[in-house]
Amino acid sequence: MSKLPRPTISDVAKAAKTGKTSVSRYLNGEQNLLSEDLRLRIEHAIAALDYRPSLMAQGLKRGRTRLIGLIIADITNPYSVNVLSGIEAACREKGFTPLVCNTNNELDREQHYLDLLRSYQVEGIVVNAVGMREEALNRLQQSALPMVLIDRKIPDFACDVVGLDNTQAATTATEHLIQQGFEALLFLSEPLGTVNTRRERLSAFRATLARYPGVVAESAETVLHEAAQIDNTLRQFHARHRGMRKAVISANGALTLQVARSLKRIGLHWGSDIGLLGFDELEWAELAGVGITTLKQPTWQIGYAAVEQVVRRIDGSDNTVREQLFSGELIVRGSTSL
Amino acid sequence: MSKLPRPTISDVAKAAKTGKTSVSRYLNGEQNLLSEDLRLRIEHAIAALDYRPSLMAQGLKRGRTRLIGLIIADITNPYSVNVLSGIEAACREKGFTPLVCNTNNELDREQHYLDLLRSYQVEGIVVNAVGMREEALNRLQQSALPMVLIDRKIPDFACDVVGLDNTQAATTATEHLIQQGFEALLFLSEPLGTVNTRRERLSAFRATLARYPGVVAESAETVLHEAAQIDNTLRQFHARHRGMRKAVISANGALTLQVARSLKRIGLHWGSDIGLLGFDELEWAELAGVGITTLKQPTWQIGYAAVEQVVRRIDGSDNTVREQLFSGELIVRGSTSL
DNA sequence: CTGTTAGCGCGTTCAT
DNA sequence: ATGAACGCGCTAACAG
Repeated sequence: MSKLPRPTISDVAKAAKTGKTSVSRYLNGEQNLLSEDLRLRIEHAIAALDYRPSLMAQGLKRGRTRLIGLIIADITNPYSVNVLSGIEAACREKGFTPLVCNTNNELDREQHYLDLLRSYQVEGIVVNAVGMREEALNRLQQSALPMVLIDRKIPDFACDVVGLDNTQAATTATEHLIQQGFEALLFLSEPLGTVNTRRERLSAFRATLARYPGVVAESAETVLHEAAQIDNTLRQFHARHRGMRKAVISANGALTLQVARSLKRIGLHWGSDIGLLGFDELEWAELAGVGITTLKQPTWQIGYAAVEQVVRRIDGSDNTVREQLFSGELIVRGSTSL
Repeated sequence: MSKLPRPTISDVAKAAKTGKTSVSRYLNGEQNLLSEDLRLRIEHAIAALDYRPSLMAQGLKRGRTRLIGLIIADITNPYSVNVLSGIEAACREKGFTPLVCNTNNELDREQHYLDLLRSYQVEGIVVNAVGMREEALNRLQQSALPMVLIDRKIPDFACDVVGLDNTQAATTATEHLIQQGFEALLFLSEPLGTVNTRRERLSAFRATLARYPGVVAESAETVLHEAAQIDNTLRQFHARHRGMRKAVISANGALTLQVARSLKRIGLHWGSDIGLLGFDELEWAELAGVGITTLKQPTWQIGYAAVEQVVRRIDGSDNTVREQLFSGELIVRGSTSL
């Protein structure tokens, strides 16, 4: 039960009565250059010793590792894990292996993981910025590695991005509410800062409503975990428009959860007292009261496309900065039909 | 914009006009053995070159990597990501780095990742078996690495486990329902197979009810995504006990979601028509109708304890097989108060 | 206090 | 068709 050292390529060579070169050749697909006899001996030796080449040594030798680093700010976010599926699928197809790092939105951990990934010679990184704090995202420019961002851009920094077509999505959402006959709309978001996704969604919301002068357009920012702030915002919005049909658009899934909790606290029912529409699909959307209308992102495709792009860069087959946008899909439920 | 090679320790040594040994010493905390002058030169050179030691080379040289592999069957499961937080916190404290691998419940991917982790010389692995298929779990015995299981055991294989005290939890849940005056209870689970957690929960359920002869005890197995099957099971259970107060216990969070959907489909309201209690806390539990009573697992602590245990093994400071069980906490909501 | 040297496991010339 | 020898970047003796 003592932990014996892993067998090395030399052990295999010895067991197969040959040199390491031949074993190395065997491993790298140059099997046709080997005699039938030798090949079998090697095959046998490998199986007998349960030998696996050390990726450490391999990576050290040749420069490439076929590793792609993943930086995720908040793995608790359902959006992120869904994107992850697409990422993994693509990695697999392209012959890469993803290294998942969850920074938990802490700056020092991001730095730590970034160093780690570089130390492991990852050939590129995919940054899932959903839920990521601005500062964390901004610091990312440093890494001179092939990098592609998911969801959000770094201001003033040309970099590949793949994410939602925010304008299309917000327009679709807003028009749906108008069609449903809502007369006052509140766009609720986390602090806009320089976060392009939030700003774009809000802009499209405003642009759309500019075409419908009869409808009241409001917007507000709130911190995610300030329950009281959300309560007040919603309560006041509701009070300000007594007698009108009003609805709230929540700018992302995490916020939608908080909004729903808030409405419950202050005793407002979505679908009857107030309309509710949230960005990002939620597995429980149909179960919450009369159901919550959502704008679903094609998360899997987004993840897949991100890897495709980073691989293009790694291969050097494309050097133009790309911005790849996917359309959202409105899923109508009870919360938007008064 | 050509990708220049990363600076090596030799580059640093050259820039600091010294040998690599001193640089190596500088990096490994033996700074007190260096002259003030030299130390500053090295420090300067490192900063100037933005040098990071190659973990590949380091790992190759000394046998240890301070890496812990994580195998997760289904990262989509909220339980898993919550456990992940505890794991990462513990890793950080102990000076390890977690390598997260999501197998998506596919056998070949598990094999792939297992090989990968071993190739990277991870010093131990933590297997989050929540949602893992039995076959996948069973194959895990092979790896002769320090390993600790989360949530579920491998039948007939002595291995560290950390998870829920299923007996305590199921007993608590069952007694709660009895106290609430329910007269017929259905324990609903995914196929029991040899999965100890499911069997233990069911056993405790039965054992508890054995002490209350007046209460009807039933149990059923169902496949997670067979909607029709769940519908039938619930409908028949409801029909079978007309006029009685009845409740369903769902054996895990993923199933609770399906049960709630099913009840909605067949038009039964939890809290009024039927009671509902689910293992695993859900972020949306309070929002679904009158709220769903859950049995919350201390996920963070479970993850943390798992790493503690694997580290103990790595350090060789403990060789006894441990089974560490944590108590669940009942969170009462509307679904269990008729 | 500091530098020289010998491998860690592997891929890769370069000879045979 | 096969093997010997060198070096990837680093640490750990071992000198000095």
